[in-house]
Parts: sequence; C-alpha cells; structure tokens
Amino acid sequence: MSEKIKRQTTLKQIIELNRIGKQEDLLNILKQRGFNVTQATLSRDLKELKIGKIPDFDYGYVYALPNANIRKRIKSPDEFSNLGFRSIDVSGNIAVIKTKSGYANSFATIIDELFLDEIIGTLAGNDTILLILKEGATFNDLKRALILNIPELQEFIK
Amino acid sequence: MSEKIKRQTTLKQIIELNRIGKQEDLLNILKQRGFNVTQATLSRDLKELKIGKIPDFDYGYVYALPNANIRKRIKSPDEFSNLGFRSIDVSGNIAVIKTKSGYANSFATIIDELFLDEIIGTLAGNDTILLILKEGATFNDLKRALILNIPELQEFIK
DNA sequence: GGACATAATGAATATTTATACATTTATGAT
DNA sequence: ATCATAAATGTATAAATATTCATTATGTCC
Repeated sequence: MSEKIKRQTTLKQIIELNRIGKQEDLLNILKQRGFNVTQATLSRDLKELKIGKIPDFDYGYVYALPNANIRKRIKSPDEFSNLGFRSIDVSGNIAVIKTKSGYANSFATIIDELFLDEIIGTLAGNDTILLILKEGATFNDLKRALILNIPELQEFIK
Repeated sequence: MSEKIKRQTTLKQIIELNRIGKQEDLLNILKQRGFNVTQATLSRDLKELKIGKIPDFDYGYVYALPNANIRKRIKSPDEFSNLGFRSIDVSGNIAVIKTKSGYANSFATIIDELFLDEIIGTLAGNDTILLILKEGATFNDLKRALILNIPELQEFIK
C-alpha cells in the first residue's frame, strides 16, 4: 500500500475516533504515527477524502467523514475479502469490472453504497459490472476513489 | 418571526438549492433578499444552524446542511409509486435513470414503448436504467422528450 | 417609563485552511 | 535505459472564516 494511501487510511481512522478541530492537531497525531507531512498535504488529503468540517454541539467545529464512509465502516472488514474482483477497464465514460461468476451484483451493491461522486450509475450482470462515469471524471479519478474506499483493491488495480 | 430566524430560514433555503463555496457569496445573496448583515453574523448563523462545508467533486468546497435537514427534503416514498422514478443523470451519450429497487424494468419498458428518436437503446437492471442516446442528441433533448410523454416527471427533472 | 439582563451585531483581527508555484518523485511508453 | 507525463509534496501566501471586544438592540420586571 502506498504511503499516501496508508496515511489517508490512518487519517480516516483518526477522524472517526476523535473530535478534532484543526489541521494542526491532526498533523501532530499523524506525526506520532510516523507520518511526517505538512499542513498543505493534509489539506489535500482531507479534500480527497471528502472530509468536511461541521459544527459540533460541545466543541466548535470538528472534522467528519462523509456519509458514504461512515456507512461503509459498519460492514464487516472481511466483507471485501471475497468480492470476487477480477479486473477493471475503461472505455470512454464507461468502466467495466469483471468479477467471478455470480459476484457482479453484490460487488455492484457495495460500490453503489459508496455513493462515489465519480459514478452516476452502475449496472450488474452475472460477472460484469458497468460503471457510468460522471462527465469529467477520469479513469484515474475512479480508481483512486475505489481504492480509497476499498483498500483491498489496491493490489489488483494499477 | 424575528429577523434572525427569517434570515436563518432563508439561509437554509439558499444552501439547500445552491452550491456555494464562501460566505461572501452567501452575503451577496442575502443582501439581494434584503438581509444586510456582516460576515461575522453569517459565520455565527452557520454555526448555529450546524451548516458545514464539505468537498464537492466539481466545485472545491460547498456548504451543506446537516444530514437531519437534508433528509427532510426527500419526497415521501409513495410519491410516484407508479413509476418508481428517482433521478436522471447524463454522461456523454449515456443517461442513467435511477428507480426504486425493482422498478427499473417496468419503467424502461414504458420508455421503450415511447419509441423516442433520442434514444437508440435501453438497458435495465434492478434499480438502474441506461439510455443510450442517439448521436447528436443532448441531455436537454432527452429531458424534453421524456417530460412531453410522461408529464409526471416534470417536477423531478430540472 | 427606567434599570437590568441578555441577545444580536459590527469592526477589527487572529486563526485556520486552501492554493499557486516550484520541486521532487513516481509511472509509463518507446 | 531514457525521455516524457503525471502525481505527490513542500514553501510561502492568499483566501476564508471564527472569534474577541465593544456597541447596540431587545426584552422583562418593577
């Protein structure tokens, strides 16, 4: 897993478990965990992860994960171990994911529930999923978003 | 209703209907509507209303209502039980219609039978329909045709 | 009405955060 | 490998926003 992905995964954990109000605090925690980056990088990470800042009753403002991610962490961690993922390719604004026979639907459901901005719709057959990309979204955007949300895919996507 | 409540109500409306990235823009819109306040007051309003700022795909960051408020504006489930229509989006030459679970097929059949010039084919899954647009047909062409034939859709397509 | 308390607001400022620019590092293609 | 391209990051700074402090409005109790 690339350093960036590791850091962003850690970041999600931190924000999930704490109420943090400024990037400076996040930086310190990251530092404790061995990630030495600057505020600028952190700011970019937060943007990529779609982490927002919302008013909190007790504290002023705190960082919060987007709904999609919050939902995702309810799922059992090993749910992804048997996704049946085979490959992903893209042509124009359509991405095609191949899965093991019969796995397309369940995999597509998982993707649906991520509510990714990059995807405007999915369609699953038996072992094939079509992802219709949003206008302007690139293959790389999609891949990054998928890996961000399903880190297990990292090794299968290049 | 006190001036403050009026202003905050207006504020929620504005944020619900627009993608706005900074308080300055909000201030201008408020001004147009007769509310003359400063950025400081606006900042306090946003905090009271628990309005946060979240990353958006196209724009950088946009203000967003807390989840509780967002859910309110979702139409009652039975609103168009006859069709199950949820939303329509387009990317390139493909339009994607989302329906309630299980409704895609019947809705697609209805569309098929309209024999619209703008559509060269449809494909339905469980809750998603793909419409392949004819070369040269725009999203607006499609929307116009759909509304013309299924007036009930009028209010859900903008 | 006047006196007191509380809420609302503005002006100025400190804090926080995004981003332009430059540089380095990784990734692909031939 | 070598070149070309894109991605990742740091530095410095601009942009955006929360807050401090002072002032004005809005009650409410007598």
